[in-house]
Amino acid sequence: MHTSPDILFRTLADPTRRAIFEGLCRDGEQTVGALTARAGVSQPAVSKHLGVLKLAGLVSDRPAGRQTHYSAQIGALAPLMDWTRDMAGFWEARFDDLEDLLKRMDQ
Amino acid sequence: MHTSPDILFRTLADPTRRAIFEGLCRDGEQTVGALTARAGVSQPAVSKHLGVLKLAGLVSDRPAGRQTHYSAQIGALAPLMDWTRDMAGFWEARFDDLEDLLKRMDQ
DNA sequence: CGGACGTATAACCAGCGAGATATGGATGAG
DNA sequence: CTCATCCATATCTCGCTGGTTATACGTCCG
Repeated sequence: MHTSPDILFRTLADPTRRAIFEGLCRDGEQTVGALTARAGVSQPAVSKHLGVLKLAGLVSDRPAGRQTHYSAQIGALAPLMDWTRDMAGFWEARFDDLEDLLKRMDQ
Repeated sequence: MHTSPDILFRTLADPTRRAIFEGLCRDGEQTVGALTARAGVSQPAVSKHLGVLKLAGLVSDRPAGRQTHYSAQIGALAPLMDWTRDMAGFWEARFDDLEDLLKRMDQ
């Protein structure tokens, strides 16, 4: 289930939220409390960010008793990579066209 | 001159602005007027978006008489690709650590 | 059972940013 | 020279969102 690049860009645009995601990528599964300790914002703010990340498919939660463990879903970044590759692809395609044109003009 | 991922994410988070950038990637250099015709917003809005894109290093302008031609700077996307690769890299590193641990436990 | 702990939700507020309109400034056409 | 055209800037408004505090809900412990 791939999220649109639009949602991904919007979700990752906020520095606090992206830092939370980066933390989960670097250090793996963490509880809300652990994430809050490093986030520099209040616990409700962290919970809200995690909610947004979850909606974007970038994290998944694992409730365990009274704490919730979150972990990154690295696959969710695929549309981002695709988009970037597409942009570079368009670029090169036009470059190739230019090369062809120059080649034809050369004859 | 590489722009920080932060600026890139924030710049590309807006759909209108990203659409303008995509148009420049797909179809190459275009004037403000041509971009405005497709953007669905007013000309000043397009000019402002182009200003933001330029600040992020994603586009360059080429003034020619009374019209300005803009074109995409595809290289500016490099930090984005790097960031994505890093995230996937952390993911795999932790995966490898887990494999090592399991291997050692197996002995 | 009661109280402490961990997390989520509610309600509210402030700032930012994307949009519009109006205008200025430069250039090309007639 | 005059006027139309193209773009950029100024100014304002309004909606969204990220932050806070307060509170509710569920869970572990004594």
